[in-house]
Amino acid sequence: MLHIYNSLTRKKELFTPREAGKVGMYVCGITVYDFCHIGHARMFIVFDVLFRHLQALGYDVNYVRNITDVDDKIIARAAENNQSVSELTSHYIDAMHADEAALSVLRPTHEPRATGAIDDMIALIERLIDLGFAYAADNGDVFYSVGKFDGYGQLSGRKLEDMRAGERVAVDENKKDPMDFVLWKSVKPGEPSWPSPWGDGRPGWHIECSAMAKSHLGEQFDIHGGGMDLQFPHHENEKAQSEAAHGCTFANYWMHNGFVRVDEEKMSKSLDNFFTVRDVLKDYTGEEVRFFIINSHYRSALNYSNAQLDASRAALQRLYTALRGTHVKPDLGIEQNYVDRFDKSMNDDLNTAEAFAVLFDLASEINKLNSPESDEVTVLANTMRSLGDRLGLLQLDPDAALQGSPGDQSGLSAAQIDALIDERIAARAAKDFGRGDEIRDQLAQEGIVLEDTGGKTTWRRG
RNA sequence: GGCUGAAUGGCAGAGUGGCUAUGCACCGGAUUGCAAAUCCGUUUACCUCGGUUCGACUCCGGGUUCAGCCUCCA
Repeated sequence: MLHIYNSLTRKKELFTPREAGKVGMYVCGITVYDFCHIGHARMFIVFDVLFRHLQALGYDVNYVRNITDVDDKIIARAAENNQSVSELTSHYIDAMHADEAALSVLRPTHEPRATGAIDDMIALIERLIDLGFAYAADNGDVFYSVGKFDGYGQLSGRKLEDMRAGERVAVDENKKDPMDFVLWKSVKPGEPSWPSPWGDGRPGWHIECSAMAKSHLGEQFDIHGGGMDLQFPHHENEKAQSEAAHGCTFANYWMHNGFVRVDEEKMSKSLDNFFTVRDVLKDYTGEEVRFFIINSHYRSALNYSNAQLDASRAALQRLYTALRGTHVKPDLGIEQNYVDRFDKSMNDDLNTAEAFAVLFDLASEINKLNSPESDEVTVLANTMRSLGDRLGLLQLDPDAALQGSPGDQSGLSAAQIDALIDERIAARAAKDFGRGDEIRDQLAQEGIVLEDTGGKTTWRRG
């Protein structure tokens, strides 16, 4: 029985899909004008874990995550780079996909782009105007009348009057009410535009998601996710648009992931304190980054630091060390009581940190048995790999995982390492421990750790 | 100013009204030529002040501190 925290009610609730066995899920993706940073990675990974967990529970999941490929920042960046908007966006979409692959993020069922859904947006805006929830200004902009929608503020827990009192932004003179937000922006010179009943222009950000959600999931669906910062105004506005247009509840459950911080401050473009995924992958593997992110609860703040990534590396080393030498024989089955414990944690609002404890218990059990070849251990290893897969982890060959180095390949090759190990074995056999230790020290300088276990010497990167 | 959320051992991070989270680090032991890995054992907690209770880190209230949103933002 899956329980998830619903941002709308601010409570953990039993998850009940609209249609038995099926889940419709929409997650706000990114605006593609730059490389993804670790904050984006957290969103990808958190909802990827949810996607995997729902599938493991047997649901047929329709997971939609959009790409915003037209927006002020994109247009500005393209102009800066002296390239077209589509050149810029396709470049960063490719980069995003590469980053996701490195982090073992599964592709969503659908990944619609805003520019591919303009007609749907126009249709939705027309409907909102017909129903009296939106109006076109003289300059061709179209706005949503926030005051016309009763439930406005429900999702973000705000009252309209409080928001008006807190208004600190210069008000657009075309708006009837300062709280109104734009659905369609009239064209400006040199910007991409599409024809519409209100003249050439382009869509506002919020309407994109309402339109894409509707075309892939219908007027009503189960889960809507995104970063915490989107709760207001983006999700509040999406909800207002869709519910006004369709007269029914938009999403039943709203989920928001917490932020990645740097020095206890939000990681963001505007603070210029962000680490891109590809930069981090120069020093750490995708799996280490993924572990770091899943190691804490998805709603809590997560402070980024190298010390944290180092700790993730050490933790994964322990897990892979336990798997080393074990067979991969899925037909021998898995140990259900570990799976039950794991499910219990995951069903509690994706308590991944607690679920990890099950993996470490398995590692500990395997180590205690000290018989990697036995059927008993094989079953435990199967269980570990299977549960690891539920989190998108532990799918590598253990030796490859322990010996692989992230990013740029440099230093000694595997063949050179093996040659030195052979020499050391010979020296030790001749009781020349001085030479043996010298070789071990030499390898340690290169970050290679030797382990003489059970009469055999193995190595890993430290 | 308004609205959220958070404060746990050296670090990270779960959780619970009375019973070992887990990982890393530390200490003692086993193992090892010495290490490493592994095993066994040990140590270190619950921001503050009140209240409820036989008993609170866990529930309630006040306070303090921190973060987020209110403007583009995962």
